[in-house]
Amino acid sequence: MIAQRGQLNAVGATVDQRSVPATDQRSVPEATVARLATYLRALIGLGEHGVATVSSESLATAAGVNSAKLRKDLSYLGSYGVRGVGYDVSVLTEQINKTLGLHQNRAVALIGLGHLGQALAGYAGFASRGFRIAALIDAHPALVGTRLHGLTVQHVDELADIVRRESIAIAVVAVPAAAAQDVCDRLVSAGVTSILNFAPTVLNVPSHVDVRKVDLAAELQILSFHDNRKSGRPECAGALGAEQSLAVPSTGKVAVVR
Amino acid sequence: MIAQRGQLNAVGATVDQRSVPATDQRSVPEATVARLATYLRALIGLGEHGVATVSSESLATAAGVNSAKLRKDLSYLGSYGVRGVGYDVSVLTEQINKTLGLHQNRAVALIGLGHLGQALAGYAGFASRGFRIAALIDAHPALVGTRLHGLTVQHVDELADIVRRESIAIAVVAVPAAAAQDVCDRLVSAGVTSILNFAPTVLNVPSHVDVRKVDLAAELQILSFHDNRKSGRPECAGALGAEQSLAVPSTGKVAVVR
DNA sequence: ACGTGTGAAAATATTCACAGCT
DNA sequence: AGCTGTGAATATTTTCACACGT
Repeated sequence: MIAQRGQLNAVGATVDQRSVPATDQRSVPEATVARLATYLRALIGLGEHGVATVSSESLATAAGVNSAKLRKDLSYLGSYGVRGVGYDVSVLTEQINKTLGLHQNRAVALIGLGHLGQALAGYAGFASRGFRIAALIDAHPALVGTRLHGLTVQHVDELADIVRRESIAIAVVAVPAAAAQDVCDRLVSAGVTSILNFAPTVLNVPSHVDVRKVDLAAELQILSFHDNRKSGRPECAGALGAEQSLAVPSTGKVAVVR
Repeated sequence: MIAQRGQLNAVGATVDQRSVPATDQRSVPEATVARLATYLRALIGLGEHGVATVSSESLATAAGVNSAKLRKDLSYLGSYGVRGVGYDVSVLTEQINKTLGLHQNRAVALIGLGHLGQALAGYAGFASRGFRIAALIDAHPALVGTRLHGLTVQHVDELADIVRRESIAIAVVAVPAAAAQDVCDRLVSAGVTSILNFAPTVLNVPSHVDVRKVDLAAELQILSFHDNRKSGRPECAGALGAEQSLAVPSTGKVAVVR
């Protein structure tokens, strides 16, 4: 995944890099890592509401998973709960923060300031969750030099300098698909090791670089798939009405019958 | 209680479907569904370049996966390749389109027209990949009535009417976290069955409704985790006991192990 | 009592490797 | 000779269920 590894989102990201050396360092499974961010969000919410202790059951509910999965996930970080009691909200928050490497606010570069890029530049969620947008970069002359959310847009030719000057390890790519691989190459050679890609393209990167992608249309397509299935199945339709159990027209759009 | 199906990016989605109806319809695994959208994108690109036939090897490269996985994925749709030759681009494109339910352009409602919502409203990728934004909805009086990308913004109180009038099954939620559950409830009661949620909140929905979430900060946090590992972290969380709580200057790039 | 932490079982997903069709 | 389709082998993830600490 990411690296296309997925996010499963999604989707996936890539992975790789073969083996883990014997010296196992508590490797946290990928699926777990993806959920830690959600747990963290839930914990912060609880903390703000003054909750000091939480059980796996309620934290799981707040995060939208089941409690067994939550406990198993947390167990990869170590043993921070108290039997019979639950988890201390601040201890666990701290621990997940540390695991995710969010202790220092990480500097992020945002490349591409079209509609999406501009929206991302103003997204408060980045700042509040551990990231500082340290540079805005675009290739369009009309944009370069303008100020946006407190930063001056810089030209993509400055990219390498900026990355080095600001010690940027993570970049967000929001350029058109046609430009994405080029931007990606520049980022990689400037030393960026993690990329969040919004362009609908597969990026080729060396194995030490991690790419996660967010493909908005793909998300809708996945929903569409399930929706398609649903509408062919009367049973699921809500208990309330009469169920018309009429058979599905075999005209099939639904699946494959093999 | 509300059932919910959450899914994480790459993984995990829903469940269900227990029964295996005799008429087995080879249900497509969730992980496969998530990749079909990527294959489709790659196929369309190939088609536009005039490629008529493609091997699993090259399609896989274009989609950023390995060929065994691609073939296995495609095999769930049926048998559309030709041994010794490869896949016909248009046949396969068509087939994936059908599987994803993209035959009819699906009407989508977009709720929330802040920065992100406005960017999404103008995102060409939706239209080109099977979706038609049929309604823009917001609660803010200053926005309601304005025109945006050819549509007039409507008030959220009209939501139920709009959904019914336009036969909307899929909605994109881009409102602030605090408003998301309320909007979601309205959508569900109006009959929407699939929701793409950009608000950083867990949505509670009945089990016949599907929610996918896109959490931008979470994506960065996942990258941060891997990045943290890459740069070699002095403190190993966990298991072995006491952690020295003193903060270590993270500047150090310690040797990577791998 | 209560709720964590975790082995073991079950379910999913990925990869291998090759038989079989063109 | 080339490439798909797929069982079988692996690997990963989820779920179960209960021993154990508080």
